[in-house]
Amino acid sequence: MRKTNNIFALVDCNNFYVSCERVFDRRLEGRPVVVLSNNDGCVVARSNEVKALGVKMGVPVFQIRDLIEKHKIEVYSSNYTLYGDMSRRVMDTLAQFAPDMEIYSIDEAFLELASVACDSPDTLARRLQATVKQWTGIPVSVGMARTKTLAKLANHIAKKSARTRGVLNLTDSPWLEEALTRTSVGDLWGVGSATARKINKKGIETARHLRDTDDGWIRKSLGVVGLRTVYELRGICCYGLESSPPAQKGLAVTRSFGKPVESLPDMREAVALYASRAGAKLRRNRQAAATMTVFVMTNLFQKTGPRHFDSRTIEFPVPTSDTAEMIDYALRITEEIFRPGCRYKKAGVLLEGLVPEDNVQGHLFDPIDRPRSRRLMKTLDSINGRSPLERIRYAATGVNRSWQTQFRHRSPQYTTAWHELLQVSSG
DNA sequence: TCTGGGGTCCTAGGACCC
DNA sequence: TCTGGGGTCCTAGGACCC
Repeated sequence: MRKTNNIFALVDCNNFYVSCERVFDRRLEGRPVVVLSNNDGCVVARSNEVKALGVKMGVPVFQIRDLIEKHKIEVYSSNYTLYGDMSRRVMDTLAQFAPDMEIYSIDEAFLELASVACDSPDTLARRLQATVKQWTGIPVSVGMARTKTLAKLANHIAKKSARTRGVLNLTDSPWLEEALTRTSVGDLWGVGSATARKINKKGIETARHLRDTDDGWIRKSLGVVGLRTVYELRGICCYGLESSPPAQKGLAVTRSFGKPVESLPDMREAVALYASRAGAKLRRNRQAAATMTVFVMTNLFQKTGPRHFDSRTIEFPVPTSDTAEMIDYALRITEEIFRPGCRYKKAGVLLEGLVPEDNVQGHLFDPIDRPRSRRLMKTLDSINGRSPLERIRYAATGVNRSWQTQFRHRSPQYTTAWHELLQVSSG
């Protein structure tokens, strides 16, 4: 940990999911738009017009029904196939500007600019912003600083302050002090609501005040994580660029049901489907899992009726990525934990102890013919591709799927399905 | 009356992120 | 009536051992 000459740029897509929808429907420009979470449950993306109406991130849709009606807010279900594809296009564009890049999330990337030959980081950022807009249609903001935490902070201000036109460089900047003064601790990267409360209780409100607080109290009350954040505010780099992310450790497929599941056959279908999706993800990562957990739960918000949560974890005889084997174990667990008379709201399959696929230790009494299973899975995956529409699937995953998660306002898969391509007509 | 101490490993749960 | 999903890391505390 030391002061360095890094220049971190955080590039963040503005209201990403909303912007994706706008690219393909110009009618949405300037209008209030929200995108909902799975099952059309919560608001997960808001256009500026909606933010101005005071709609908070994560609110349940049913709480803002009146507002939607009154302001004619356009409502979209989430379309992850579309957003994932748009994300890839944005990232590909960014990669042309800086060789050292970390894709931090679906809509954010850190770039290292100190090693990039250019007139100034600011000019580069402007050019990058314009190029991404031109090539993908997505508006982005750029924050630059000596550490990732400060770059995040810069980006936050760039987004909110019209004067910046979406680019703010706080590298050795006279504005840094003011930026820190204007930022509340709760808006810092790494400071969530619990930590913010703790800090506020001590009488500290601003990022600047937090930066100037003594290490002893920080370490004792906020742990090493808090201390790192404070160092980063001082310009001491604790988080480097992770251009090649370490292998994933766990993986999950969990979903809320479109309507409550009350029968064991329905629950078996759902869990089998989640297990098969988990298997496909696992193989895409070229990994195998040592353990599997299955859980079922009723609605936690529900006051009446029986409440039930249960889960079981099993260890596979040999780490596996075989869908049939995973479904088999998943169903056994389901039989064990399912309780008749409960209205289940959600279930999930979690895989842990992930190891590289070709690194699996064999087992003398392994009941499964591994080479054969590998070939079968490979064939299955090549037929199904990455499409969420599974052409070939296990019968156990159901046909009607009456319990399936709802998406009542989904936009077309403009970029990934031939039959849903945007049509352009003249005249 | 007075009941060690310190190390390691593992796990569950909390906090955070988007 | 209606409240998402998928990750990471850290820490406290228990089990176990000598």
